Amino acid sequence: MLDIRLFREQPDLVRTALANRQMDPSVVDEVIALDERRRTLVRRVEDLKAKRNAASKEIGRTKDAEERAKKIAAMRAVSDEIKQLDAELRELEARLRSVLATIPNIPDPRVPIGKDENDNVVVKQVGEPQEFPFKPLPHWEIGTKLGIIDFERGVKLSGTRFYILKGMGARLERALIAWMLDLHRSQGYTEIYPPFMVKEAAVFASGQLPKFRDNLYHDAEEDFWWVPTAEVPLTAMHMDEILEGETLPRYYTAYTPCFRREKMSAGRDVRGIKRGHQFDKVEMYIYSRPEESDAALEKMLADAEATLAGLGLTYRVVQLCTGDLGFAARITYDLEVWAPGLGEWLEVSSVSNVGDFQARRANIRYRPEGGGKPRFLHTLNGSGLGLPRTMIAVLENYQQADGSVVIPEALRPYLGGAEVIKPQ
RNA sequence: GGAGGGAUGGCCGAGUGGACGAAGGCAACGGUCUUGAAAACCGUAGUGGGCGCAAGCCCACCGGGGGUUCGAAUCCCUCUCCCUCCGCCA
Repeated sequence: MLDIRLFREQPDLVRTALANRQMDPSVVDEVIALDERRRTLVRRVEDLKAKRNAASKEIGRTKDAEERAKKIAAMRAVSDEIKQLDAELRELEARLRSVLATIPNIPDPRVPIGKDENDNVVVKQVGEPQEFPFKPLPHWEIGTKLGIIDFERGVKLSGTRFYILKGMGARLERALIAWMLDLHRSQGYTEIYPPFMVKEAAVFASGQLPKFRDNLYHDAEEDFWWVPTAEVPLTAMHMDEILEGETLPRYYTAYTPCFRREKMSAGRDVRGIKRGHQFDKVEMYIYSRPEESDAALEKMLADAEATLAGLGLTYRVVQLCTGDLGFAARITYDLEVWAPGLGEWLEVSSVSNVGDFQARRANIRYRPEGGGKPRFLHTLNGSGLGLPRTMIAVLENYQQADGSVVIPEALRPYLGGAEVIKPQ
């Protein structure tokens, strides 16, 4: 949610931001008009209320019955008008809120301007795509041959985009999760185990609603929404709170499954485990003072990179351009890992500073050290990492000519010391 | 799922239609006293919004939303959450 004052004081800033995001800037005028009408109404209704409050106090003091009746009669009309204006105001504010809720964050000035993902900028690359003495297989072939991924039974259970991990496949998934959580813990993050279903207000707070309603699963009878990312509970857990300044920055990490309908990607990436309706992810999240959020972004990016480096994988850092930036983000770096079997770079992490955008929606503030007015804080989120694509990278990069897969050293302690996955 | 009881400021807690933004206590902050501290005493204190250069004035907020009334913390409806008992259950 953007500060309404931006629309009053710097409307062109918002218009430019929307244009850079390839969106129609005309909503800005709608917001300004609604805001002006709102303020006019507020003034009128508050004047009337002040009048009514004064008169009511007087009525309370008036002893004479006839005098009293007269005053009450006079106030009845005022009260009716207030009622009517209040209703009008309520409706107006609801409309203003709902329009505001659909407007994305303003990109950081450092974000390159561009149309779509083709204009993203590769910031750096670590490692080189590995040369194989044989033709590297895609992970679905490796996984099926090893007997650790069972697509047919996943589909039998739940339909397309589902699969079963079995034996060393399931254990590898669990090892990756545990290793990542331990890594982030050592980087200073506090581990959180949140609910996987949350209220609508929680999904709104992080900005997934109302815009991405079609991509979310929710219970038909009750107010339960399946989390599409741990970012949702990690944002909403501090909803409506004022945090003490000295407790910032706060670093959190959480593992959750993520549930997405993928309506917008219908027909894309249906092969393998690249894009499922349910996938695991380990997330990092930071609550920071505004002046420290730039530094927090650097730290989070480095922490995410450490996972890929720790697994010995080749990756690159890509800065998203304005046209490809997520709804809530101000600035985002994607981490892409090389998958030799697929022959492509896979997005495994997205690290963003959203500024005070989510904090405004979720009403999360902090009280500066030494007192003073509560201020909105900044939040940052980053995957560290998405599990299926990390799994793809591990399987495809560590595959051997004989069909086995060598287990990255970092994960071996989590797998009883096993060094290689052989057909089972 | 059934029956009952609750939700008031940072915390505890009073308040069942009229000077209540809310008694009292604790905690906090400032001050007086003191060599210093404690105690005691005095004082200040919430959030959001509107108007204003500002001082300040006004409006709203007693779990959320709606209603009754000239006037609601107080009455009515509704939702959420918490507690107790019963039932069911991994």
